[in-house]
Amino acid sequence: MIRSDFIRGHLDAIILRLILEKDRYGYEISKEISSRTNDRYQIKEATLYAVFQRLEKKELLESYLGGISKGGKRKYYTITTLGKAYLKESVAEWKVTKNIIDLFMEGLD
Amino acid sequence: MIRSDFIRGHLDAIILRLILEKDRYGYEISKEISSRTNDRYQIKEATLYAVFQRLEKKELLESYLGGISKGGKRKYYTITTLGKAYLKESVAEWKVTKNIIDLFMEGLD
DNA sequence: CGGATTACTCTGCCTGTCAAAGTAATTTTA
DNA sequence: TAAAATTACTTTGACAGGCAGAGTAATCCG
Repeated sequence: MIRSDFIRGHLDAIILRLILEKDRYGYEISKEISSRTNDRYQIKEATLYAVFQRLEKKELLESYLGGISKGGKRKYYTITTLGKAYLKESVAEWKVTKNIIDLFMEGLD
Repeated sequence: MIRSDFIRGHLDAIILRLILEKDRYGYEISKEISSRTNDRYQIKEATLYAVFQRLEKKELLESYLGGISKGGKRKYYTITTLGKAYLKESVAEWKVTKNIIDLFMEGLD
């Protein structure tokens, strides 16, 4: 498990990206992150739902209630136009960030 | 200027890396970061001195008072053996983190 | 002398993450 | 069929890192 401070700041983009692929609900996203990272990172529930609240308030996401399959009622999220723009910007920022951090992390072997 | 949340978690390693190169004092590090990043990132003074306190408490750094050249007395920092080990570990973690975030940031063009 | 620059410190705030606990429904299992 | 496991979401309160802002001090330059 990597430290969450390393992911901090990128979580919004990660969630948005998964929802860009298709509408998703919280629990699904949580499992999806774990599986895609081979359990090297797991988002905590409290964190995930805090992200939803933040993104919905910023109008980057919208939600609707979906069916019940097993367990509680699912709340699905869909990305807005604003959310797509934000995600695009985040990806660009990530590239810059990577280069900056690499400046200091390289040449140490 | 990139968002500081993107650097969060990596700041300790960045500072340690600069001090690994040679003993340095706060103001110098601040300027060095700005110049190496072409002002794409500037550490805030309050942040920098908080990092020093944290790293010294963890015994990753040690300090000694140096001469006065211009302005206040300089406090130099030197990296400890523990600090070197921590830095090495941080670099390895950074590589993992990069791959994980890339998982979600790629394939969007 | 006085402003600009160098250099460090402290206080209090904001934000993001998380542990912990709770609610509720459905499926599995014994 | 009752209990246990799983799915699914919510809330509260705490903590840590980063930062604005203000302050202290010494030195250099005009």
